[in-house]
Amino acid sequence: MSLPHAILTALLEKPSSGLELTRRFDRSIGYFWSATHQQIYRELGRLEEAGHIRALPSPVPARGQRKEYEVLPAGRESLREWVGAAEDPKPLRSALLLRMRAAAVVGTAGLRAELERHLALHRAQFEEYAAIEERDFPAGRRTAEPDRLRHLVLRGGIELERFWLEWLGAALEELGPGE
Amino acid sequence: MSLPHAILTALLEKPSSGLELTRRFDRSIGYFWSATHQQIYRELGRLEEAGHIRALPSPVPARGQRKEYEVLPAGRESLREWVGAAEDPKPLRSALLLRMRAAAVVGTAGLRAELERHLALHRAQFEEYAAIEERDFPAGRRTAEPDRLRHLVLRGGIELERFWLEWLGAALEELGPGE
DNA sequence: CCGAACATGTAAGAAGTTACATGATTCT
DNA sequence: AGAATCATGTAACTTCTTACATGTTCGG
Repeated sequence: MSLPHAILTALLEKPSSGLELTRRFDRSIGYFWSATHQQIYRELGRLEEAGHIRALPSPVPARGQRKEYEVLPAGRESLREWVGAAEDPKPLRSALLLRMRAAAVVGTAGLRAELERHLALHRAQFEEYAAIEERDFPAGRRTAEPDRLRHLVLRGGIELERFWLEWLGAALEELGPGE
Repeated sequence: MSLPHAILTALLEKPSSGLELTRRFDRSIGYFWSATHQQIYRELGRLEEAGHIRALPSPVPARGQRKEYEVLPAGRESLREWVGAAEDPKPLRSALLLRMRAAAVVGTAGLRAELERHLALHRAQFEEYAAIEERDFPAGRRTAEPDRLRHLVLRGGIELERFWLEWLGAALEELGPGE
């Protein structure tokens, strides 16, 4: 039940059309809750139906016509409740850890290259985050609470990538010099 | 496409019935790929259909009757291919990070208690992992490759929990002494 | 023989993914 | 007018979740 709240958050940060939301889910919000445009349009329909958002009045509400949405009070309230609600963390699901365990049983053929590929992907993501941090949260500047919270979220992303870099490094070392 | 491979791995480690698998997915394998008994029975059916596993001959193959499965060569081969296949990491999805970002917009009411609850859950998981490590991989003992790989997987789980403990600690500090 | 635990399943629906369809606008 | 891009949507399918259904075995 996170997607509607992700959309509400994005729309509160800035009213947008479905396509704009899709683009923002390819960066920013999408860094910790991804969604495709199909999911987003479907969910926009549901949120409007539920009275949590509304389409801004537009001259021609037709297909192919841009439709911009804004959050209604009921939507903001729903989001506020969700922030403090009790919701257990989902159990971890990592295909890579699983594959490592499978490798313990059927052998490590091909695994080394795959780990190196993942290492490169995580390195790129890490650097992207680091660049955002440098741009938006430069060291030594005092920031207001909303910004401090957003920085905290970004730090989470950064440290998770650091975790993967370290784990992949250890795994490659464990596998030895290779094929 | 990870669940069938998770099941193949578990069955190679030890042939089991559906219920036994379910129990093992509540610990062990389930620490990084969770599944319910409904998913497991359905997938066992598909794997059998595909000729990747087979039910051990039993006198009475009826409903309510225990059915034990073992992996066939085709299943082992499929697992071996998967270990080295190219499969991108799934983008991160964390409802907690998302909620933190929502809190930056609608306020942090109730968030502190929720973060403390998560902290306790992650602390418990961390300690469970640490106990397993101490039991199965005591320091200073030389182990064979399969065990070293399994240890690597466990280290991944441990370090991920450590990440959450640290991030939650930082978040609570950021939120200040409370409500 | 009754209840608890064991064991395997069915059904319905929500969430997520992939492929495709359609209309509007803008640039050449 | 045609092509590219913007923009919204449908359809079909897979996966995951939640609730329920049914039969077996074993201890008291």
